Amino acid sequence: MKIRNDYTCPLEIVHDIIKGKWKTIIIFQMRSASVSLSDLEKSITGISQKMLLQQLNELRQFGLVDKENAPGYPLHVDYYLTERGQRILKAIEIMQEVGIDYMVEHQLTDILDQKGICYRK
Amino acid sequence: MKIRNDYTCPLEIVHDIIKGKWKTIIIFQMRSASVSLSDLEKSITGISQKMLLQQLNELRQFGLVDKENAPGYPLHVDYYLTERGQRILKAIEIMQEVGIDYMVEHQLTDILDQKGICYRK
DNA sequence: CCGTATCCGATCCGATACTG
DNA sequence: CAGTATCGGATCGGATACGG
Repeated sequence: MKIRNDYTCPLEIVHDIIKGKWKTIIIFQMRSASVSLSDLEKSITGISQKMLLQQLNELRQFGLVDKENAPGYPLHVDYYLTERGQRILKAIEIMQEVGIDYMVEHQLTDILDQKGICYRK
Repeated sequence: MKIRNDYTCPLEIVHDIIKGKWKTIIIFQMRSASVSLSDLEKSITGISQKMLLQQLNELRQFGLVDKENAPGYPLHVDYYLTERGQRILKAIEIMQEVGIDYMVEHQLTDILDQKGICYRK
């Protein structure tokens, strides 16, 4: 992804930052600890390795995510949220609540039960 | 847009809710009052009427926005955020701060000055 | 002022195969 | 385990024209 420099408002950047099918989910999965690529791949249902890598790289370009190569073999890379990434995470957590709200309203709570996500009403 | 019912996690819904080039901006522009279509069109640089309508309708499907036809002539329709829309707005405001942060870091503050958006550092 | 329809290029993303 | 490359269908969004 080519980084632009002709943005006309801050939310235009935000769109570039979080656009794509998987970005919010990826960020959310990094909420509590740094993770390896394969950990992420396992925890996100339906994502392909290609998309995972691609979107992680875009998140890195915007400074939300960083990575660090652990020494030794087999190869191991830790991905983690930067301070900026953690700020976006706050927003994502709020939006997730709205998503849950929507699922409750539309009787889609099976998945919530299944994943052990709590909700009320 | 066809509403799905096979979501596998709340953030998948969130993605459907806010995806598209203009959704976050539209929601943000409705933050303080209900607005007419033409007001929105004027306040959002670069948007076409088609996209504005389309994305407003999607927001309505997800229950973030509602509209009300004002009586009288010429026709006038008020669009406004629902309670759910206002919750998403909270998230968008946080993300906007991150966008501003990014602009400051990349010396893109001209637009901020121009729009009278305040920032520090 | 409000809303819908069509055409068409640009972009996204899934599948798949391959390298270190 | 980590990462790159390509191909093709689906979707997105801009331009434009038209109707209530």
